[in-house]
Amino acid sequence: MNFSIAEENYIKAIWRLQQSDANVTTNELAAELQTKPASVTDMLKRLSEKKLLNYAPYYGVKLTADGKKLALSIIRKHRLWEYFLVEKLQFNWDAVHDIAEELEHVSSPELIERLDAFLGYPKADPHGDPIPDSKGRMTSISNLTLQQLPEAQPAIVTGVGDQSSSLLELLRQKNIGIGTKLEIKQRHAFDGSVEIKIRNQPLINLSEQLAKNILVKPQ
Amino acid sequence: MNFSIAEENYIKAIWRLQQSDANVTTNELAAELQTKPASVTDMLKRLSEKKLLNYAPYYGVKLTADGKKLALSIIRKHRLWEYFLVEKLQFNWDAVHDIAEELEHVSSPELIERLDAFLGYPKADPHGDPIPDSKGRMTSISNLTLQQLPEAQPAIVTGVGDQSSSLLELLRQKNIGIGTKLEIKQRHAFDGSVEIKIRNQPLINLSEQLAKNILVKPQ
DNA sequence: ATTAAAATTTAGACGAAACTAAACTTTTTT
DNA sequence: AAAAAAGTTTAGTTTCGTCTAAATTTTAAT
Repeated sequence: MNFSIAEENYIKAIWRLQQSDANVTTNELAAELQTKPASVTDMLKRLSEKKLLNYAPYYGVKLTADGKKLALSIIRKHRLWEYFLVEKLQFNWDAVHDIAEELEHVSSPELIERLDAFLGYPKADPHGDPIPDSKGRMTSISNLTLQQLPEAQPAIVTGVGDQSSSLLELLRQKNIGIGTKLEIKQRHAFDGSVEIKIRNQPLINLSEQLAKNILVKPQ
Repeated sequence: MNFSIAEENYIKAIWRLQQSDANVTTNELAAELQTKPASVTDMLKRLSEKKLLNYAPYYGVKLTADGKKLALSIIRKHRLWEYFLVEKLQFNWDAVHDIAEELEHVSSPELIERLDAFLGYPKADPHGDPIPDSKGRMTSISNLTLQQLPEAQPAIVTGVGDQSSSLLELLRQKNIGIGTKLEIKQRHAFDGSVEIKIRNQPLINLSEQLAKNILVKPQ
């Protein structure tokens, strides 16, 4: 079975929303895909015909096993291409998302298997998100945020909360990336901001909003 | 200006046909693109609106300067991706055309510049076709075929007549590729076939049809 | 338990890119 | 130069993915 770019984008968006929200609604999807609710309804009917999801009018939508499989194969392609763009073509991590959005729709399965081998079977993309294997299996990712980390507990950055370029650019400027070791020196009750220490660097202050969007693994 | 995949494919096909045929006709295009003449007429009107070509009803079509520029940028992308697929991902040269057909429509100009640098600014794709530079400049390729090569004149293979997988597979099987050194030992008047010698290998016979589709440069 | 508000779907339309069948031009043949 | 053949365009549909406006259903509020 072969799917259009629009169809693949819907499946991917539904998968993403399904992670936090068991039942995905028409309006959520319209917002996520920058389109109108009426368009979403149309497409949901088509995808339901194709057995990629179960659609209950007025009550939202859920991916079938086939739908999940497709979603994971697209996510695999997206994240492998992101890894390629950063590791081989030297792109900054905040510049690769849009390009990978296009590359992920190239359909050859052999291309992806060879790309995976060429890259050395990476486990995670440049933002720390895990890369599903060819069977769709994926190791789940740390869900402790920097904000939740206890004071004086050394930790390593494993991911980010979202892929917005405003967030990624800010982190790059502050010299924080995947693998950065840090610890919280002080927490300010007033605004929830934290003072963190990175090896060899002066203390820096991160807002609560930012700390919530940095995923860490205690060491 | 941004163009659809269908539009880009038309421009590319017109460019290709324009190489041999000054004026490209509706029927030729329909055959090349595996579509119907009526569909071609529709698209030619649209592309003419967009100033990519000059369209004279009933008399055929010619690319404008803008159209040529676009064609060369697509060809550049196609050939760089083919080079990547063969050199980095170890694909056989007869397996890369279809994948590159998809990759060539990914739009980021920065991606292509970085890919070019990553690959070491290659001059030709795996079939020996020259890769246009970012300005659209392209060194023209040898147009002497093996069939035209004098007997006992050593030469090096620089390209192939077309990209059909039947041709490429045959050449691969006979151990002939870009860069192969060979010379003609004997020419058979009866069927136009030639006996060629490749270093350290026994004589092999190539049909006239095949010899016409191998491009060579005398040494 | 009505009513008001929010969310969702239906109906009807549109542009892109394709198609078939019919009409029209150009070219070739006689 | 007229007729036949070949090539091309026009007219009218189709499918995909989108839209707006109107109708409907669900949820929240009084």
